[in-house]
Amino acid sequence: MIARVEPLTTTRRLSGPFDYRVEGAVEVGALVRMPFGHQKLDGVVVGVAETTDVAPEKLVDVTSVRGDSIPRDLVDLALWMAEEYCSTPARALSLVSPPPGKAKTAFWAEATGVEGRVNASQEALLARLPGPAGGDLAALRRLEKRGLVAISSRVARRAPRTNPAADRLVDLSDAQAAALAAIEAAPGASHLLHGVTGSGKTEVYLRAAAEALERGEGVIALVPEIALTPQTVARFAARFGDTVALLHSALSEGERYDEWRRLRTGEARIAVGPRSAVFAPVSNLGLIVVDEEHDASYKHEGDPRYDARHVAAYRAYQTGARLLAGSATPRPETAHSTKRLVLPTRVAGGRDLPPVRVLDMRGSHHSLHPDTRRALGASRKSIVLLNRRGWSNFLSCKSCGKAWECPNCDVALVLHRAEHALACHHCGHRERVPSRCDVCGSLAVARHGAGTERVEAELRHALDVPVFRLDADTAANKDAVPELLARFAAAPEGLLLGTQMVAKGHDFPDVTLGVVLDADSTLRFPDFRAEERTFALIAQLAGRAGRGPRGGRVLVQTTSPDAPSIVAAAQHDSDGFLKGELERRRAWRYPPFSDLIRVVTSSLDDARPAHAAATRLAQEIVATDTELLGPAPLFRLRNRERFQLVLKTTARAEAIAATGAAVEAAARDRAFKDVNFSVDVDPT
DNA sequence: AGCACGCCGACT
DNA sequence: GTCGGCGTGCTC
Repeated sequence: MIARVEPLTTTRRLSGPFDYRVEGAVEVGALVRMPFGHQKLDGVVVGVAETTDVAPEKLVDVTSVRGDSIPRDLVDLALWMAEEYCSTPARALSLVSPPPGKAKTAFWAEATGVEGRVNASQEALLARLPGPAGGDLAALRRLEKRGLVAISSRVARRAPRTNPAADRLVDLSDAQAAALAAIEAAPGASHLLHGVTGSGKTEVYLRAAAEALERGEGVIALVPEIALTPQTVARFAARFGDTVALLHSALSEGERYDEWRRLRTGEARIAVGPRSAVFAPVSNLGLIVVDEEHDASYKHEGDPRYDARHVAAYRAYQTGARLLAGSATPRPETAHSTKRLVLPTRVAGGRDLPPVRVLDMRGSHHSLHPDTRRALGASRKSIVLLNRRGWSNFLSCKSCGKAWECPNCDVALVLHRAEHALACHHCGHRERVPSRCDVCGSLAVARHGAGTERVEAELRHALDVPVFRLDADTAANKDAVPELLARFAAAPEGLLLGTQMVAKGHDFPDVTLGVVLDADSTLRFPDFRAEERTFALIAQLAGRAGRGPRGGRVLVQTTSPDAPSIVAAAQHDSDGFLKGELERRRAWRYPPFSDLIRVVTSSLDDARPAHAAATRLAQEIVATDTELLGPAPLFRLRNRERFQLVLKTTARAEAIAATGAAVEAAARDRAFKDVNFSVDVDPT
């Protein structure tokens, strides 16, 4: 038998699949090890055949076939992804491959039923069987010798510990019931569940999942980073118990493998996890849930640069599963393309959304508006959002004007005062804080801008409440995040200050004030999603404040009080914002009224190879109804000079194919051997 | 990607 | 004379 095998390497310069002989039968999805040139590689069988065009003297046997295999629909999904994201089959296949861990075996003991004289401790031991031998192995071995016990080796599960939450099966509101009915009535359809924080989206997910299980179908539930959204995960675990496999980054290799295996065998039927869980080996898939569908973490930044929401939609289409996305602030493209189910109000016991006040910061030189300061002083518990880490985001010499920049990237270094360091937020470069200017020798260094570290110090000075800071610096240790959040939750009064992490799914009922400092930080990005991101950030924070009986309010500091996103967010006008944003997108022919493809070339130190490659691509990529912009230089990053091409197209498939072919040809060309290529379809 | 083959300079 | 630089080509 001939197996068509895709070798798992990362190079773009190799075009498979390659044919191998196999003893016996294999199926698509089998994982093999085989000789490849002068090395041995792992590979995935992507096709089987009786015959081959390969010359008999070149044809060799695979070395071995692994016990685990990839389900066929996931092989098809990977091959589709390789094309859709202008990547390679091997890179896409490694995403759907089982994790690298191995099964663990442990001794398992069972009573044989043979009677015999036993002492009290032996009797207690027999009473707990069947079960794992554990520390009693020696004692059990003695009983085994006498034929009272049988000991065998079996696969043991390394169970990831979860926080057991009390499950509360609540009655559905009319809107929830209507949403569930619409989902149930339409197999294979996609729906967008649009409802504010606290409107009961999770209960609808859980009911839809329960219905799928009833039909014998499997479920995938995608959530943003689990460390930041423990509540949704806990509710799935509480309602469905061991049927749930949790796939998150804190799992050990062994745990990850065991959870994959439980799904593969059908022992677990629900996969809950972040974007990579879209590749969970769930058979007979009936439902894919995408919680917080606006969340940026669904976009993968490695190669292939897949979008888990887009992959989920394809997987649902491929398997006939229902797709259910949910958000308080859905993306305009989702609202445009997907049937919307609205959950209008917070469910019983919840409060109306808190009032939002916009504070005009034009002409102000302080990080806090006087009203903000007053409100923080009066509030027992508050959340303050500032999307900028560090103390000052830019240092310059007061005498000659020299600015401190990263030696590897064309960006300003950020002052981190506690560590006495200047840090680059792009490459991780660090250096000591300068005491004098190295150009003119001046001792006067100006610090511009305020980040979370500096505002923390200001708030500690101005207010008499404990300040809890949550940003990438204080969250460097993953375990620190839940601990810090728990301390804030338990504190009778306090202030949670941080980057956008603080606006994610935590539920603090006693928070009565939310503040956004510098709401335009997201608006200043030269990006067509700037408005959407700003709206989402304010709305998410509003959802966090005033969830308890005392209500709450939100203050938004900005120098752009008239920006549509800020005006709409202040009025909780999600529909109005979506309508206006879609009109703007239509006028500018941005998604969903076109598709974008971004190609970046880069080369180490010398810009010429990257520029030459980008120029070649610009000439070679030709597609109908496609506008090509660039090559445009990007700022230097990690010592790499970069150039960018952007395609704006209404002929998506053709443009993707043309880009893929041009990039593949250029990557194979020896003239561009020092150039890295990166293609981003649907960049965010 | 790896890895070998092959053709040129500088060292025991 | 040989050791080793990396340019070039191949992998079923």
